[in-house]
Amino acid sequence: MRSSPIAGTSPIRVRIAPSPTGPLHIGTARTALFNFLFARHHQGTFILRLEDTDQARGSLAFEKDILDGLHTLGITWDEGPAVSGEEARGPHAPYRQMERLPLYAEAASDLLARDLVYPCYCLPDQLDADRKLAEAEHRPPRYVGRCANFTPEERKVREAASLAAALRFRVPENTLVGFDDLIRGHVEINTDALGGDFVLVRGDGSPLYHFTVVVDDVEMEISHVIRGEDHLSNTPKHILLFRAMGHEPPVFAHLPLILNPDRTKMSKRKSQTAVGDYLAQGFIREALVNYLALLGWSTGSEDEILGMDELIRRFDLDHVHQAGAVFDRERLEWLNGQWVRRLDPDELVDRLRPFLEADAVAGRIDRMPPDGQIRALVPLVRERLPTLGAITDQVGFLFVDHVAIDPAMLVPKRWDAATALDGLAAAREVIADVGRVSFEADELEPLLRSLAERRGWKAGDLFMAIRVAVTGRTATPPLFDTLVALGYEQALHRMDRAIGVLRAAASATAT
RNA sequence: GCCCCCAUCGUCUAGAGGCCUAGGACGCCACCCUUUCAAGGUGGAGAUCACCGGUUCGAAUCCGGUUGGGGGUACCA
Repeated sequence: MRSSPIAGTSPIRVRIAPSPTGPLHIGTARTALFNFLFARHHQGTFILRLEDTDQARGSLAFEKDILDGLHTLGITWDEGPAVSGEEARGPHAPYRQMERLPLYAEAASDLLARDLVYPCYCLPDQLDADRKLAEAEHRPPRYVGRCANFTPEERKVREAASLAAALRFRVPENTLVGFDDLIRGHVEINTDALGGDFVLVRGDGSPLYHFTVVVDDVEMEISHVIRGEDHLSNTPKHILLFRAMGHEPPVFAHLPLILNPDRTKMSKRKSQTAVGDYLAQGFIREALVNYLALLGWSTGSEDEILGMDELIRRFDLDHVHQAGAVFDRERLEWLNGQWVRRLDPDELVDRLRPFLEADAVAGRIDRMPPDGQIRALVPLVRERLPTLGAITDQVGFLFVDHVAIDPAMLVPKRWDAATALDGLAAAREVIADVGRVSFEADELEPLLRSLAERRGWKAGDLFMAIRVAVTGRTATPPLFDTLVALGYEQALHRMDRAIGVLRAAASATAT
């Protein structure tokens, strides 16, 4: 039973609230995308809030990775934190939780004044012992409430002993908390399953996730919380807090999880999870966005190549799935190829350049081709790039000073070494002749074909020998275009070298 | 353990009681195209709709149970 996608009449405000404890995760990107699409589709507001209260694990480098990654994917926010000189955007600034501490302190003292929350002096060791005991007795772990009913005097004694007090929220007993999830339908959880009174503020005064998320969602007037299903069981805690603070909870929508191949929650251990890594390998943003949108959502039709505008136009929450989806890299690669082929040629040059530059720096190629040369290669490579990073794999041989040639590969299956030598020498002369006038694919092909015909060779065999001679490989873009891309001088030079290699190998076997 | 969620080809999915002899896509296999590799085209294999029971003239679709899987259960987010 699903409620209408948009409950109430208040303006739509959604958020992505990443925690900078790691690089931008595929799952975070997908959640961000769904929130973004939902906001854009309904002319709502999309907010980025940094949940950086875990100072031990968080870092600025991760924060930058997350922001940059979202930006690269085209997931832009209407309200968000100050970044690198730029001021925070939006009426609810700041958007970084560590800069919002006074808000949490204020909310906490209010709850404390109303006795909805109480100081807890339990030590971590005690809590651990409680948990272990519960486990041994096969009881669900739950806070025993040791500090729940101290008198003011009892508290004073502990404070005098300068015991650090965490703040715990009083969870009502045996109460059903229900909500209508836009994706799951009606969900009901008994408060007894919540593990007892939970901590809102650490002993050192720093606020915890369950607390900050609610304070901020209230203050930022979030209308819809669209997040991963891993938060479903936590939702009653949040609802209790919303009510304690005198607010109706927002509408919830819990997305299915993205899964490892073994169907567990996608994790770094078992999958590549960093968006940056996919980008670095040459998956392009259009493909990533298209793929992520289709993980757990569908148009309801059979269309699947969808750009951002199209996604915004068609996105809705009621076509979101309930079951988790395995991340399938092969399908991503296919989609990436689809989008690479759709790129404007000049745009493709721009996107290819950084990959070639990186490979030049890494020494995988000896020189960086000028833009004109990359542009000329576009028709040859665009159908052969599952990722942009594959460019050097495809045509790197054009930009190296020496290609390593395996003499065995120079001899096609139907040929022997002598034929190969003969064929390469004859082809060398044909190529040399053509080049004296002009060096065009259209001219090379018929002449080399007729050479093969005259000598009774299969054209494919001759072409393969030449291919290996000039590229060192058996799989390349079309041969004649490749020869032209190589240039007359270089093509002849490589033919001569290959002939030399073959001769040397032949005499070595002879002796 | 307890609580919650989920369940259609290997994978992503279409499917809102008769349109389903369960459709599409990725991957796989063949063939066509072809100088190799791709791309493209055509075709194929691949799902007793997890299982059992019910409701109904009729169920992949509704209900109940079972099984299986996942998530949550922190002074992490």
